[in-house]
Amino acid sequence: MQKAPPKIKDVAQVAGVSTATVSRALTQPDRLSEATRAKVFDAIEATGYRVNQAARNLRTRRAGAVLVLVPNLGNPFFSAILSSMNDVLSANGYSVLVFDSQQPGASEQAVADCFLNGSVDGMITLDGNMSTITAKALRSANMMQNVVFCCEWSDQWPLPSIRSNNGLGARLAVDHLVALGHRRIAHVTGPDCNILAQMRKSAYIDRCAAHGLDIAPDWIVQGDFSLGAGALAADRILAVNSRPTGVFCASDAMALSFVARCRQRGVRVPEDMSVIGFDDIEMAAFSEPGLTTIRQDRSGLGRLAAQELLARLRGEQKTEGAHVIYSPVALIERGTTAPPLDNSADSPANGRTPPSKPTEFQEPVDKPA
Amino acid sequence: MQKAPPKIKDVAQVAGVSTATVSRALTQPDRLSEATRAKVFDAIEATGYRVNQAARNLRTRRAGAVLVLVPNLGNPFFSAILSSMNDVLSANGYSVLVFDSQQPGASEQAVADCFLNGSVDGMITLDGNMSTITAKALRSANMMQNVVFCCEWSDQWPLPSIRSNNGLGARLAVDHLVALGHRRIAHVTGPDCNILAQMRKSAYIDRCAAHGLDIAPDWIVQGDFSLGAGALAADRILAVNSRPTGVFCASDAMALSFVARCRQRGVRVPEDMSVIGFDDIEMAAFSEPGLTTIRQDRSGLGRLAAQELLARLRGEQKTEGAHVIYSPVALIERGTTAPPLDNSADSPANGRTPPSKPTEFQEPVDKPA
DNA sequence: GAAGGTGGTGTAATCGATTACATGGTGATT
DNA sequence: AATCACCATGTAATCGATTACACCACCTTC
Repeated sequence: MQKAPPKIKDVAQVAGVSTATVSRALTQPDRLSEATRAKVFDAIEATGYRVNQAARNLRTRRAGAVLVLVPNLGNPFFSAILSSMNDVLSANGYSVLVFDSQQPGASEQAVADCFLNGSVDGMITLDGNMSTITAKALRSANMMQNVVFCCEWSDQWPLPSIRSNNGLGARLAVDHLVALGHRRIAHVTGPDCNILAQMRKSAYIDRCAAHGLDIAPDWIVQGDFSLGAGALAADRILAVNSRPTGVFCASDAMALSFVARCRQRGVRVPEDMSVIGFDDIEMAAFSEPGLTTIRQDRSGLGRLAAQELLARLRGEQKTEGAHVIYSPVALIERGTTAPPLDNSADSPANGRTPPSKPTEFQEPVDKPA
Repeated sequence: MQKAPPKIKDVAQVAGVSTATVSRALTQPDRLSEATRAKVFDAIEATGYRVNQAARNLRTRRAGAVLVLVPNLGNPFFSAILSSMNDVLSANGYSVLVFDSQQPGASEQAVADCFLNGSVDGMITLDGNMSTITAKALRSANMMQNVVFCCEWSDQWPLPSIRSNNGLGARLAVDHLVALGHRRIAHVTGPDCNILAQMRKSAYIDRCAAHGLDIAPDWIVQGDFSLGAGALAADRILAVNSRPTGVFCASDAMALSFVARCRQRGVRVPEDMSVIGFDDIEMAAFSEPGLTTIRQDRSGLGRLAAQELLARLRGEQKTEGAHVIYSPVALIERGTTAPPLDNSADSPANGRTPPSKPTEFQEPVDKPA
């Protein structure tokens, strides 16, 4: 036997006031006299009243929820980000709805429907490729201004974007290898269509050029950020004629499996091959040797994105259009990078370079050039 | 300039029918004549109508959303599970709301409120420790029957539980090491309060006893499933007087960092120390050497839990009370386990045992004994 | 002391769907 | 031909909150 949950009317009756007063006690307590307010709160306490969200949402035309769109929920890179977003959003009274943008089902339509049927107030997307069906829904629900990009982004949409400075990160990586004396540096990329992969790759190319280093075509291996791709890339790169002495991987997952495959094939890391990753996932610190990498502040990215969205939802969108916030990156030196053994043969002018100093978080820079 | 989104009334007008008919076309299409149905769907198409969820939820007293409670969202072990839950639930019209049960803020109350204010219809919890405040909310919202445990569980609550057979998993792990000839086997546990840690530890103890193996007190090291704990445990176990030759870690995260720390300290794996983990996270296959481990079918766990919850929400709760579904576990042999080098000294009766055959998924067994 | 302002509260309309009940039409049964 | 069952559809109440507007009491201000 279940008593029906108390409604606002019940509270009003107990408190001896009208429903309007109870509602005001909840939403704008300072508009009530102290005495009434106390009466109402006592009655709420006594009845165990909770506002019915559906009713409130219907009336206020809000949802109290935001959508987080993750490309491949199964990828642990996103978990720390999701976690900090969740902290910020739920602390501000928003529920977090999670969708996987690469799920095989009709997820695009599901996302679009969330906006069209009013079940979310806004969205943070970790996927830079916004589907046209989603964009259309956003436009027609007039919600385009309640979207922020996090990590990835698209220049096609003038939306706020929280991101790491990928150009700077790639530059730190290349510079680190160069400082160690490497002159043949390979790169394992992310997917071609991915903006992060593009940024990192082009910064790698630019930076090698800036150092006067040639890049053989087969030193650039297409990957997809995954563990499997790193192992495959190692196979490819170890088979190359003029083998590079260092490799910059566009993700830690690829870097870790690259290292594992090298060692499995008898190639020592870092002696025969230096490897540097990107992300600084937790595992990077606990592998053997520790993975040298570019740290992204994942929880910071999530927090900033959530805060930016909250500001927008509150209508404080001071900045119009694209608003880019950079989160710091830093070189984390661990054990997978060292001077190349054969660098004297290759670069007669350079003596062995001492390892560079630990690098702290860098100030954001707009263009890596 | 934004036209207001079309309502059911607009559709009714365009179709030349009543709002009731439109509503019926949406919710029980077979109760309408074919002609009317077609008219209505055309009108829906023409107007671009979408049902307003808040209104529907208010009227039907449903939320169309379920809560997934994750202990530590940042832990990648959960991501595959979350992903498959999401697949199943969103394919069935439910939104997935994610909460982190170990978040410092007042998350317990937030979870409770979700039920009390009707914003979710049910919950899947990956956290076996249900807070009393949550339980109270569930009871008073009459939602106790819409909860299912996944992975972890609590015997305190007679609720359905989808789980791996942890006892069997631990048994496979110990048996594997024994079959290789190990007689001094250590164990790195999860947190004391965690039901999975308890199951795995007690099965480890039982199984060692069944094989007639002694367990020195300092061979059991308290961990917490995390990478950091594995490294600390390695430090402890390598310092022990009569060093074990094999170790069973209650999670892959701990096993991987255990291996890394061993090698870092010059202890070879598997030659000097065999290590077996639990979970089979993706990284296990890509470390060097590959991690021998007990596979849990993570996406299966998520899928089954989601399906069980859906059945309950549809009112098909055939089974009353605790309903345990076991998901299969399997021994995955990779490179971190091998016969001990010194086993002849320790177990004169046993010759070197050949590696056991690969083990397929095991049939569920209720009690590991 | 009349006019006007202000702060606190109540009345009732409203958000947009679902659905109990009513109605009218059709065909089957007697 | 009258009765009944049943199907398709319409009318209007309803879900539980928020809030525009009205109202009253009291206080300034001229």
